[in-house]
Amino acid sequence: MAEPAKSSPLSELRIALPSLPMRLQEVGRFVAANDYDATTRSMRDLAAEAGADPAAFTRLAKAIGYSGWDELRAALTEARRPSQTSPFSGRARGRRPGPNADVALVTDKLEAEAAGLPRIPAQPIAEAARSLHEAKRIWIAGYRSCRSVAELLNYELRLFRPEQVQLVGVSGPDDLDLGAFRPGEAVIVIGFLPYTHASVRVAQAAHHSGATLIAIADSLSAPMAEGADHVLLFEAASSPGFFPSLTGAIAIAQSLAAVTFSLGGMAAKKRLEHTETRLTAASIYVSEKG
Amino acid sequence: MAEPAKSSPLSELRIALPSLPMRLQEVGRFVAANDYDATTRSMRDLAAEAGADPAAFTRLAKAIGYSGWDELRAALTEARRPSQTSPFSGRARGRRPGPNADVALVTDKLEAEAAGLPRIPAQPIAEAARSLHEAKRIWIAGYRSCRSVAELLNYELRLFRPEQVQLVGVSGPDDLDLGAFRPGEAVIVIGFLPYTHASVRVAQAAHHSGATLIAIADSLSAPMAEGADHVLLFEAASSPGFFPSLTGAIAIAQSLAAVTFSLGGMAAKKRLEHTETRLTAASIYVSEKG
DNA sequence: TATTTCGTGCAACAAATGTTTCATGGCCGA
DNA sequence: TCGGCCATGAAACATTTGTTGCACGAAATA
Repeated sequence: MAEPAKSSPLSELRIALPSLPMRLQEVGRFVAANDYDATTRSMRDLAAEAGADPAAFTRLAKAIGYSGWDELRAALTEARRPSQTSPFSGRARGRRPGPNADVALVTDKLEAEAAGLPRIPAQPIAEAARSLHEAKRIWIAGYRSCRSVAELLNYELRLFRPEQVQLVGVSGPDDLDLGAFRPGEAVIVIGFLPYTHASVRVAQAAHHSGATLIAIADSLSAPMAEGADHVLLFEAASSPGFFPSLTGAIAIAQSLAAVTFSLGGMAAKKRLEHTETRLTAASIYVSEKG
Repeated sequence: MAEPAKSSPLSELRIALPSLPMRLQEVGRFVAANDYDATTRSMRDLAAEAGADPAAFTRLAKAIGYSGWDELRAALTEARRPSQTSPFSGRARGRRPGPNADVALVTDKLEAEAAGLPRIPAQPIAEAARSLHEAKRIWIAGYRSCRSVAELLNYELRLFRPEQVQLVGVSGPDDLDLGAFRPGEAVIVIGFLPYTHASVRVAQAAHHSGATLIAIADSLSAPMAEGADHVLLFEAASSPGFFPSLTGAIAIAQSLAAVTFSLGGMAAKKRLEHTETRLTAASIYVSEKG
């Protein structure tokens, strides 16, 4: 039986806890229960809140093998670092060719993408949807691989707001549209590394025009996220494969459309029904029966 | 002009960023890109890593409306506090009013889609990829909302097999292409309920021509799955929202492209590199900068 | 061109931080 | 009961922190 994982400073703490003096136990439990505050706030601050002496924190750190509170805090900070760049299922890298290798690749990819979806922040999407709801007009821009996301978003939004949604560059060169952005309108730009010049130009034009800029990107530091009113993040690199994953971006786009639709209330619903009956009448779809 | 959502200090930062002096922009971008370190490490530490003056951080904070760096950091710290995620885990569907309803909708949707991905059968994807690998030519068809999936697949496959991949209907009416299907070629049709007549027609033409038919659909009984050599299933209706989910279809498309690429071996890799250098030379992308 | 404004780095400053020392008080063994 | 031990809190310590005043230089203004 191996040690119960020395990896985490928190587990070291829990292990050593019972053999510590009473006051140090108290402080130790406090740290374990509030490890986020432990990494961000100051020692004296914590002491005040825990009702203990500041020195107790230093002593605690030394008692479990650190040189001082600073070092313990640093360990906790590293343990909490989000950019842990998920060491996904391990395999798949140096995988030798074999009959199941392809299946394994698919499985890994799907798992990794599934894991990435819940990490997408929901709040910004809801806020962005509100902006879309209030926008007089909605522009959508995405290039190269992101074009598919842009078109999906365009398609879904047009189902219930046909006249107010438009892809950038459909009715002529992009530059024509860039000058048409107005305050009160919303511009959605989708992109991830490597970023295309075209998408950055759209974002800048949107920002300068005073329109609301919504960026769907893989990083807060993406150039099209600069000056954006809303940034919706997804993980493009999280999944194995030769190409960044667009699953997250698609999921965001669909959520955005769904919330915007829900904000539209009865009017949006009426509009959608109208569109659907029209499509049915044109017999675009195969009749459902069977 | 209305305030663009004061929700996150990071969004305030991004909004103000473009109108800031150059050095402050640098520092601001650094903070946005390393917000975790910004909350945990000291100002001087960050300054050293960013290659900037410590004072720049204080000035940045003041420039975007805070009394100083301490206050900005405190705001960032609160924004990152993990407890934000917990209150929603208990999903209450009946909660209609309130600003959190939208967030709950997004969270539910993302969770549902994440749950759907691992249920996608991997084996058929790997087999279909082998067919693609052997195909002399690859046709892709998808209409309405599925067009986005078709275009993504087309884009990714063309990265390493440019001359052999083509969207149905790009160079004239669909019917022209339907007569061009040949044995030894592969045709991918994407569709889910309600099925468009166009996609069914492509599938039938493919089947009659003797080409390999790959259907990406939501059901085995989908009309375009009839007579298909490979059927790749995904769950379109699994997630809440007014519109069926395409996340699964996108994930399948990307996996398909990834495995096909992997089967292509060195030749595909060379081809991809060649394409990439060509794109870089045309300065399509923003240079990564340092 | 002369003048002002503004952005920027440097260095000194006061406040706050983590640590250490010291005095106190309770506990157990002689 | 006495003497040593250890846990504990308070205060003093050296460092480090965030901040601010100042000087220099570039860009804008007249």
